[in-house]
Amino acid sequence: MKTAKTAKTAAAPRRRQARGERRIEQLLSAAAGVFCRSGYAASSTNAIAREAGVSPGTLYQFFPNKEAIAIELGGQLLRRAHEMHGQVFLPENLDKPLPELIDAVLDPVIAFNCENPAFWALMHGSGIPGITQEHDELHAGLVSRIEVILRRFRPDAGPAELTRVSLMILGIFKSSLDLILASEGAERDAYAAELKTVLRLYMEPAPTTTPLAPGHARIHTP
Amino acid sequence: MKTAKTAKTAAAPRRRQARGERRIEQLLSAAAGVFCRSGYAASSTNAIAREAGVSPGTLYQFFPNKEAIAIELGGQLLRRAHEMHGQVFLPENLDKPLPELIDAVLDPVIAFNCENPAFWALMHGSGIPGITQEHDELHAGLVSRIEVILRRFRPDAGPAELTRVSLMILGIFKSSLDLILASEGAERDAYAAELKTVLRLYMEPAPTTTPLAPGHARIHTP
Amino acid sequence: MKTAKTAKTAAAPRRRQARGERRIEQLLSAAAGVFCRSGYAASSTNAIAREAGVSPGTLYQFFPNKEAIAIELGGQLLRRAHEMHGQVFLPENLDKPLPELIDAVLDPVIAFNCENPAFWALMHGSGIPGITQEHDELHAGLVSRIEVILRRFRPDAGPAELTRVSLMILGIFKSSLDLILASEGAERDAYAAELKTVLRLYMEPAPTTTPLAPGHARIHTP
Amino acid sequence: MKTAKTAKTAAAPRRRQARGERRIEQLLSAAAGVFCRSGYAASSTNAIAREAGVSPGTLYQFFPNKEAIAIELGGQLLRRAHEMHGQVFLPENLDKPLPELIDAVLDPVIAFNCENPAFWALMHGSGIPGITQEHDELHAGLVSRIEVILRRFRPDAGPAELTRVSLMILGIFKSSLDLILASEGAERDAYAAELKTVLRLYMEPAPTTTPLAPGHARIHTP
DNA sequence: GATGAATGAGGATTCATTCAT
DNA sequence: TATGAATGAATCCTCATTCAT
Repeated sequence: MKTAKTAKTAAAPRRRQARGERRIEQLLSAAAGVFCRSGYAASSTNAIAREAGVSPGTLYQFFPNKEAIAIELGGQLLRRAHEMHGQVFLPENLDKPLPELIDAVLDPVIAFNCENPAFWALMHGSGIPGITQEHDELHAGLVSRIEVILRRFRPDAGPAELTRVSLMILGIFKSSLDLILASEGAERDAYAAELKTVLRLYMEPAPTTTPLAPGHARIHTP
Repeated sequence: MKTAKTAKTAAAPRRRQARGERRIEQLLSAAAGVFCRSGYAASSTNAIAREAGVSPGTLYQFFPNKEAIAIELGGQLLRRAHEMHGQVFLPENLDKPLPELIDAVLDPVIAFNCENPAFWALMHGSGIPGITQEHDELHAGLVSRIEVILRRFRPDAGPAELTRVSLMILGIFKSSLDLILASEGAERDAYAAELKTVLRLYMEPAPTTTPLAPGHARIHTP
Repeated sequence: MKTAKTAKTAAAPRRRQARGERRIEQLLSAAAGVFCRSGYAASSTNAIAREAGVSPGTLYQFFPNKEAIAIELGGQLLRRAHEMHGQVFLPENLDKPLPELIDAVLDPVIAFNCENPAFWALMHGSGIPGITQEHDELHAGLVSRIEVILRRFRPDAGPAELTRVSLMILGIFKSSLDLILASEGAERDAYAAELKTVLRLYMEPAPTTTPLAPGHARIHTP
Repeated sequence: MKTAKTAKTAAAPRRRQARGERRIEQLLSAAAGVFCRSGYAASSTNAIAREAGVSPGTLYQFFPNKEAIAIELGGQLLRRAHEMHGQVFLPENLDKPLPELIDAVLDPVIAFNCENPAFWALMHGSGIPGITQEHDELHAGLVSRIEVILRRFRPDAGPAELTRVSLMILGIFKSSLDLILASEGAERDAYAAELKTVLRLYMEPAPTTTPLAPGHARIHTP
């Protein structure tokens, strides 16, 4: 993938590669902005080049085609996402009680998405096989991680149900993310809190439902 | 739009327009399919015409441009949606206990969306001012209806919180809808049941949470 | 030309033909209006049909194509023009003194063009070989008629000069016609009078040009 | 329009834009030819590109649409025309006796139009608001300049008559221009001479009508 | 490496013309 | 015969991509 010039000489071209790397970052960052604003399909390479402040020719010096930009950008975001997931889905986190678990997982994930708003936008709408596949892998990975967590709270659930609930959780997360990304400051925090509430309620072992159980102080806000 | 001879005699111009009306439905249905698959922007009029089994010229006999197709389709769906909402958000429904209320509201709404899978796809991605505006109005209408319902279960919530929670509910609904639409048969029903569970848990008055309720037999309904 | 059903039966289809003739006139009149407003090339057959209050199919029942409409209309106007010219360029008119001659010729010609404003519009801009040819023939005919008149006032002019001056006269006539058609009432008459003045001055035998006639040595160069 | 980096350094961006500038001239020149031959409306951008020897895309690199080509071309011609008029309608010219005045004004104007045969073709038939407006302004300017000249020769004429005669003169000029442009060499000169003769006769103060000249009482009617 | 120009296939739209009813 | 629908080639224009400098 990339530009095929990965395995070249090492020492001399350093400076050149440095400039190139900068260009690539520049272009990817511009692409992220444009994709985010208009979606992948409606984003023209010329618009990306313009946003990056270079000529279209220059863009094609680093990427063979539009798809490659999305793939590289997607890959990069995906790598960071995986990395972040690796730091988040740790046994020490997953063993915590639910509220803390949720905080431990969601806070970094939300932060990541606020810093990389192009992530899901790109993952979703590209229609590029490569990306779609990687997205699906990421998705599957997330689902299975959620399943793992979930198993603790739903010991009797069958695998199908676990998957189903995990997909629901992921969906709830994504739709809440839209609201989070669309707001800022305290509002944003409030949405994050709502999301956590929903997930807590959804995941948490159902109260014994003792018909008259004399009271259940649900702490409603975080 | 059409032929301006709407208020004429009934019989004579009918036969002529019969074919046309059929074509229009055919085209709108084709457009719904194509929009649904590729999104509005990436859908070509030629593709729509092909899907409808007619030549591009025929399409333009009935619609002045691509936008008009989306507007007509959107308007039609919107009208049906409003109508459906009118029949669903009735006092007699809204006064029921939460589980029945959710059933009464969600079942028709889910059914509608299963029958018109293009609805949200179009509402979202068109970028057409007219549609976007109507979508926003619909959205606002739904939010305020949800707020009304919600007020019953959260008597102490301020207006900002009511709106926030309503938006969350709507988001949860939409993301679940994706899962519902992507599955079928029993699976589909299972997702619908999950959605109802989530909403019930989220909306229901917080149980007093006796810290000691030792067991958690949550009847995992569906 | 026409519709090829000229030599059909005579008695029975009379009524039918009558309706047909009416339709044809209706269409030609509509075409004249549309051509006049937008020029031949920019006029769509659909627009002509609409202006005539019929469907496009009906138009094609009487004319095989757009060109044929222009040809028929042009031919009709041309026929009337020729007829009018025949009544105007009579020896008894041409022998009059210049001012009366000009009146006798121009008045009907101007009147004709005011009644048929599509005439030159069509003649000019069609780009249709058939019409262009007929137009050229008409034009040539007019030129030679003007030459005939002119010879009386310019006995010494060679044939090339006669043709040249005749073309000038025709050009002056046409450009004045634009002004005449663009105005109405007294204004229109005033323009007609100006035109006559110009032509009189241009055609009339050069005043004896007494070389010293206090001031106006007109050298009729070329 | 172009690259917005007009005020940059001189050398570097020059070489790049040199080719572009040439292309633009090439395209405008091709457009002039095509417009001239077929009129604005009937000229296809593909035809212009073909005439310029480039692909349609190249045309659109420099002009956003067909109209812009006409506007740019029209503006360029208009600017040159205005410039030329400024050098022609000078007091020192306008005070000359009529024959010299006519020479001084017409010769450059005719020369300009021979070199820019697209001028009136474009001014007339574009239907583009911008151009039409500029054309009308040019037209009005010419008319008022002619009025100024005319006043000297028709001291008693009222303003309406002055305008009317000026419009006639402009019309005569334009129609003669067609003949001039359609011919070449000596023929062309001969037409120019005819035009001058007509205008001289039309503008020149009516000969004192010395009853002597046995016959040419010019009644300046209107 | 960078630039701006060049390319051409593809998409929206129009319109002369034909066809089924 | 009249109608309105159907057709498809031709237009304008865009954009991913390539090329010369």
